[in-house]
Amino acid sequence: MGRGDGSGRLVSPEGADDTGAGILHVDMDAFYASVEVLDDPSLRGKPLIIGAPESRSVVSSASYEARRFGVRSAMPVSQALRLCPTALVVPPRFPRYAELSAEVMALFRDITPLVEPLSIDEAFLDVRGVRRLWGSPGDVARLLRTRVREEVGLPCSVGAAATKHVAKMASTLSKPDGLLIVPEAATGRFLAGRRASDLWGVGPKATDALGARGIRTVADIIDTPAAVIDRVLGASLGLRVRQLARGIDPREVETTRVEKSVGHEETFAADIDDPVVLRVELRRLADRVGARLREHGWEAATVSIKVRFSDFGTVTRAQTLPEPTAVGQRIGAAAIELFDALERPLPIRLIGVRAEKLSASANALPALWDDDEDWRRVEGVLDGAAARFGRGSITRATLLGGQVKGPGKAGQ
DNA sequence: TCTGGGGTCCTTGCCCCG
DNA sequence: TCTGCGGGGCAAGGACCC
Repeated sequence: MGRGDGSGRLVSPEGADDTGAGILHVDMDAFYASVEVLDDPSLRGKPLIIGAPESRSVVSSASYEARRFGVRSAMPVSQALRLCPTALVVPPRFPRYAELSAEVMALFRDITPLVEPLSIDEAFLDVRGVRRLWGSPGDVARLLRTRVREEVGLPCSVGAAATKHVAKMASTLSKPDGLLIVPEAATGRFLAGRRASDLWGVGPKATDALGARGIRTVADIIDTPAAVIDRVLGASLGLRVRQLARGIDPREVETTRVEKSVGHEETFAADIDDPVVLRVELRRLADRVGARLREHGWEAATVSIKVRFSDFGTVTRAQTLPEPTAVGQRIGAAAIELFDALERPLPIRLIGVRAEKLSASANALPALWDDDEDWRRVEGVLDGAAARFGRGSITRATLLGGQVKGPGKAGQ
């Protein structure tokens, strides 16, 4: 989600050269705020802050009217309200955002099958193969913006370029509600004028480290010996940044993505040091993680916890399990073991549980349901089936006793 | 001023093993 | 048997992204 206020916006004129710009990056404008305006038109034109009303929450999204006051995503809501006291704070409705995101992604897939969702509100599209159907990349980009606005009712910005990285930079510059096309031959010129911090992977720390050596623009990166960049950023990031600065980005649009971990964490309204309360919280988070794993038919080999103390110091601890699991109770037990072994000098402000090293569940049924209510529901369904088909009652014991084999993948 | 929650990736250090 | 060394696996922390 873009964090700028739209000043310095760059857009391409109608009929601009789009030669070789077959990768599109589509980014919804102030997505959560735009959805709230869509559902409640009386909010249009007002400064909106999407964020929980709790004291410790941060801004998830802000309308452009609020951004003009300096409000940015990830800023504490309290600070945002000092900058823009007239702003309306709207609690986020994530299921609604997910619903509209699915609509937008389906629309993209109607244009090309080569869609890579990057987050809830943005995606890469490879439109090199749809020229005969929809026209050149510029035509496709314009069509797409029109359709998103007319069929979903939301504004979006599009960058078109020869690579994912440049397309993403272009969409950011075109915000809000714009289209910026960077033809392949203009890539070098386009990049040279950008700041080093505009490059993917160059965050505040890397920007400071580069700035301390006088490296502030993409052109500076190109002019600096590779060894210097690598010393500042490390070999891996250094190589990536040097390539991106030269417009080299061989990444294709990937339509499939493999998740590597799932987790949940929670910041408390007030710091907590009661271990009993914290263990209950860990179990609750572990149950949610287990449910997510089972939903997708996954198991995790490693459980990790994250603890943030009142001074914001954060530690993580991880444990590899004897065998992979999707059972909330086992994840919870491992999390509590890690928690109990942890030295805790201060009250705790945040606690989190994460399941890592995921694989497809090989052991579906016993791993599927770990609370009695789920089992009663399953037994009820199976009993109904047995009554209809004339077989004996099937119980949890029958299932766990191996008389009914798991299908090999949870959720089937 | 006071810092969410969901993730990924990289670096570093340690331990084990051959 | 001891030591040195390199590689792999794992854990922890941090930077970054949306």
